[in-house]
Amino acid sequence: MGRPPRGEQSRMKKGPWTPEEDIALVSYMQQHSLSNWRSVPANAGLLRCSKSCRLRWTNYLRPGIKRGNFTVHEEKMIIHLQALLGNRWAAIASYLPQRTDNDIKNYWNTHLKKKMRKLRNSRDGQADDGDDSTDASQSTVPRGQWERRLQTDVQTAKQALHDALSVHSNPIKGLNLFDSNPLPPASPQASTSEGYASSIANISRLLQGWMKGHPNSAKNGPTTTPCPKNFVMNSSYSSEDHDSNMFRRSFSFSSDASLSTELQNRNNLAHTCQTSLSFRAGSSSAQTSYMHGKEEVPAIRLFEKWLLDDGSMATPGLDGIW
DNA sequence: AACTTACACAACCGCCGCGAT
DNA sequence: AATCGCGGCGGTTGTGTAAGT
Repeated sequence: MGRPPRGEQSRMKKGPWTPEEDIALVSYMQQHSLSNWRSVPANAGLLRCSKSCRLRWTNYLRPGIKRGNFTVHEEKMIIHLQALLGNRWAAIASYLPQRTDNDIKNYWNTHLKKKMRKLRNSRDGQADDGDDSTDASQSTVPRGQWERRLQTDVQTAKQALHDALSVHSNPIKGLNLFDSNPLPPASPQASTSEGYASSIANISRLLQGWMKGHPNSAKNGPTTTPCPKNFVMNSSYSSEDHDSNMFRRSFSFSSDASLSTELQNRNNLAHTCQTSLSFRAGSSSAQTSYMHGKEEVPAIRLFEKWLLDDGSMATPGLDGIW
C-alpha cells in the first residue's frame, strides 16, 4: 500500500466542500459498494484525502442524517448520556441514529456545556469559573466524595435517561430509540432550522445552478434530473422545507442505504451497551449488577434493566432546565 | 455603514486500535 | 512479534454569519 508521496499529499484540496465535489462523492458512493476509503478520492475524481471524503460522507452527505435544531428529547438524551459515558460522542451518537457524533459534539460544546455550567453555578451559588468539566471526573474532589458524586451522577443519569426514554409515551420497555420519525420540536423556536437550512438551501441552490449548466440537465423542467445512477436531484426545492425532509427532497436515493445505516446503528447500540457495562465494571459500586443469580443475562438486557429499573430516583437540579 | 464580537457549524489534525502481512 | 495502513474517534481550529456597538 504505502502513503501518498508528500508532494501528492500537499496537492490535496482542503477547506469547505463544493457542490461539485459533493455530487462526485455522492455519485460514487451510490454506484460503488465501499471497500476502502483510500480508493474513493481517485475513483471519484476528487482531490481530497480519503479521510476528508469519509468525514464529508459520514457527517453530511450520508442519507438519513437529521439536520436542524435538537429537540428537548434529544437534548436530555445527550446530557445524560454524556454524564454516563463521558465525551464518547460516537457512543452517544449511536443512541441518536439520525445525528452524527460531530453534530452532537458541536451541540454539546456550543449549547449544553454552557447550560450545564450555568445550572451548576446556580445550584452551587458560585460565579462562573470557566471550569468546563461536568462529569464525575473532577480530580479536585476527595476520593470518598468522588465516589458519592459518581453514584449520584449515575443515579441522575439513570433517572433522566429514563425520563427521556419515556417522553411522548414511548412504549418502551425495550430501547425503542429508532423511530424514524423525528419527534416534534418542543417550541416554535426549536422548530426553526435556519442554521442548517440555510446552508443546505445554499448547497441545493448551487446544485441547481450546477445542474443547469450540466449538459444532462438541458431541457429538463422543474422535475427530477437524473444525474448519476441511483442518484436523483430534485430541483423543485423549497426554502420552507425542514430538516432531513428538506435534504431528502434535494437528494433522494433509490438504494436502501439508510436501512443498512439503521441496522449498523442497532449493532452500535449493542456494542455501546457492552462498552457501558465494561465501563461500569471499573466502578466498585456497580459491579454487583452483573450478577443476576446464576443466570446469564445478555448485555443489552442488563443495560436496559440498569437504565430503566429503580424508578424512584431523585434528579437533583436537573428539572427546570427545560 | 463600518467595525467588532459571539456564535454555530464544518472540517482538519493527531492519536489509537485493529487487522493484515 | 513487529510493522504498516486504514478507519474511527475526540479535540481543536477555521470560516461564515448574525448580533451588537
